[in-house]
Amino acid sequence: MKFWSQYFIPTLKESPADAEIASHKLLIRAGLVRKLGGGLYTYMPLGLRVMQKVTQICREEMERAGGIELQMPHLHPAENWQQGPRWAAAREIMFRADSAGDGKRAPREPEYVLGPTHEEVITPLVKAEITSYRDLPKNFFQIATKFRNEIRPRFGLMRAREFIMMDAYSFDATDDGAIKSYHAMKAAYEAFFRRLGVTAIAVEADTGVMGGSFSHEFMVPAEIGDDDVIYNEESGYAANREKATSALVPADLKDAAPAGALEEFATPGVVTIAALEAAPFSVRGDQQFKTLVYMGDGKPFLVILRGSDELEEAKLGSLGFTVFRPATAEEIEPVMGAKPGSLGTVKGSIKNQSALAGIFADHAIRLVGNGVTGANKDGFHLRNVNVVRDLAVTSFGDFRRVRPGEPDPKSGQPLKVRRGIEVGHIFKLGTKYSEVFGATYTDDQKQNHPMVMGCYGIGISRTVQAVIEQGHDADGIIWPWAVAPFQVLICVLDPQLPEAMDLARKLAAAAEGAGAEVLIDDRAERPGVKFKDADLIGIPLRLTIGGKGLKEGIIELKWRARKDVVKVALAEADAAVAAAVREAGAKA
RNA sequence: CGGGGUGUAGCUUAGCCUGGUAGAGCGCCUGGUUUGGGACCAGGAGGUCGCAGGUUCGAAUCCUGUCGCCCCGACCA
Repeated sequence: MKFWSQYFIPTLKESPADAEIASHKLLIRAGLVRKLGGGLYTYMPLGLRVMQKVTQICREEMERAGGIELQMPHLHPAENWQQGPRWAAAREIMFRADSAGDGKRAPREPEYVLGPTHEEVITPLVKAEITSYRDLPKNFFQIATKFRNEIRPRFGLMRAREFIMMDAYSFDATDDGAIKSYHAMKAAYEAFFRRLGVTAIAVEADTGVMGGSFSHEFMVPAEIGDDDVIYNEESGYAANREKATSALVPADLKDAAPAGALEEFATPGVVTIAALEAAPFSVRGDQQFKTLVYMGDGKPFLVILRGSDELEEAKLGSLGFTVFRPATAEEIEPVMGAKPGSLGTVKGSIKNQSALAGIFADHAIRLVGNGVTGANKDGFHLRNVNVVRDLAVTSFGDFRRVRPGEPDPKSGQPLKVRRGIEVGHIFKLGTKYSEVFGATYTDDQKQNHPMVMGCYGIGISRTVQAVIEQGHDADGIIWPWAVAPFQVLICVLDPQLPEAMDLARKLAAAAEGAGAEVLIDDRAERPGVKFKDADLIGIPLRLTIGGKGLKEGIIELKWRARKDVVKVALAEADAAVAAAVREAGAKA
C-alpha cells in the first residue's frame, strides 16, 4: 500500500494551456506525465505505474502467443540502415547521434541513429544466429523506447518523438508459416486490447515505407484520431482510408467507344478543374482527366485520375518507389511541355515521354470514357479524349481516395467513415529484409531460402492515452481495472483520528489480500479536495472512511464508473472489500 | 516545410490597440477559524514580461530578428 502524503501525485485544478484534447489534459492534470519539450514526456509515478501495467499485459500476451523477449540497442550504427532497403525514406524521421561532441566536424553522414524501429537490427542478428529450418519459426519481441522525429508531435503521448513501443519480428521458413505467425499476432493483439478494456478494431492498412504484402492496423475509435477508417458494420469491411477501396468501378464495366475525333480548344487562363467546370466550358469534374506529376526515386511519373477524384498519395506506395513526392513546376515543364493546369496524357502530346518512369491510371477514369484533358500546351485542352484510344497508360491501379457513401467492396452497401487512433500495426513483410540482409536458412533438402518475415508493433504509451480518451468523464479519468495505477483508493477524511487510519490499514490489507493495489489518501486536506482528486485520477474502487460514517458504524464503497454509493457495516467491511476486489479482478 | 496563433510568478491569465512604478485567481509559506464535493480571514514570499537588437527622455506595450510552444496543412496542376 502507498500513502498519498508520502507519494507524489501532483494534480492540477486547471488544464495547462498547451493541451487541447481531453486525454492530454487529463494526463497532465492527474499528474501522470510532465512535458520536457515538444513530444518529450516524463512519466510521473502514477503514469509509470499505468505504463508498467500495460507493458506487463502486453508481455504476457506476446509470450502466450510464442513470442520471445529480448532487448536491442537504442543506438544503431548507421551502416545497418544504409545496408537496409529503406535508408532513403527512413532517414528523414531518424535522429542522428554522432560521436563527435565538439561541434567542429563538418556535417556528414551520421555515424549512429536513434532507433525508430528495429528491422535493420534484428534481421542481421537472426542471419548470424539462425541458419537451419529446424530453428524456425521464431518470433522475437521487445518493449522499449523508440525515437522518431515526427514532423509535428501533438496531443501529448499521442504522437511523440520518444515513445514506448512493443515491437515483434517473426521469422518463418515458409509463406504459409509466416501467415500463421501473422494470425497468431493478430489474435494476441486482440487479446491484449480486450484485457486492457479498450475497444480496438483491426482494419486493413497500407504498408507504407515498411513494405510487405499485407497489413492490419488496430484502431481505437475516437474523434481526435489521426486516421480515417472506412467501414461498413454489416459486411465487416474496415480499412484505413489510405488503403480503402470501393466497388465504384463495376468489375464488368465495358470501355466506352470513342465519341468523336480528338479536338483541341483554347482555354486561356484555365488551370484548375473548377475553372473548366465553370462557364463557358462547363465540363463536369467527372468528365475531366486530371494529370499529376510525381518524382519517384528521381524520375518523373504520371498519375491520371478523374477530375472529380482526389489522389490517395499513400496508394502510390504500391508502385515500388522508395521515395516519391510531387514534382515542382520547374521539373514538370521540360518533361510535359506545358505548365501545371494544361497537362494531359494523350498519346504523342507529352514532350519527353521517354523521361517518364511510367503513366499510372486510376481505374475510375474508365468511368469517364470520353472526356477532356490538358493538351500539354499552355492555354489549350483536348476534348473527345477516349481512355482506350487516346491515353498513354503504363498500367491501371487504385490511386483515388474513397469517399463515404461509395459501395462497399464486400457487400455494395454504402461505406461510412470515422476517426480512429492507431494503437497497433501488424505487417506480413515477406522476404524484403531477409533478402537484403542475407537472412537465409537451409531446408531439409540442403537448399537455402530467405526467411519469411513479419513485423508487429503496439504503441504502448499511445495506448495509455487512448485508454484515457475512451474512458473519462467531466470529472476525470475512469481507469479500467487492468491498467489502473492502483485498483483501490481509500479516502481517509479524518486522518488525524488514529482509529480511522487503523481501519484504513486493515481494509488495505484485505484489498491487497484479494489481489488489489491500494493507495491511501491520508493527506490533511478537506474532503472536497480529496473527492475531486479521487475522481480526477480515476482509481476504479473508492472506499471512504469518515468521522460521520464511523459514528454510524459504516464505510462507503463507490465505483468510479458508477454514481451510487454503497454503505457497508464496519463488521462486514473487510469481507465486502475483498469480495468487490475479487469480482472486479475476475472480470478484468 | 508552409500558414495561423501564442510566449507576463509553479499553473491559469489581465495589461499591449492608445508607451509612463507589472495586476488578479489558483498553488505555496505563517497564524487563526473551519472540516462529507476544489473553505474563509489576516499576513507573506515569488516576475530582468521567451531571448537579442532597434525606436524613444522612457518599452510587457511600437519595430526587426531569433527561439520555444500550440493549432491547421503539408497532395490535387
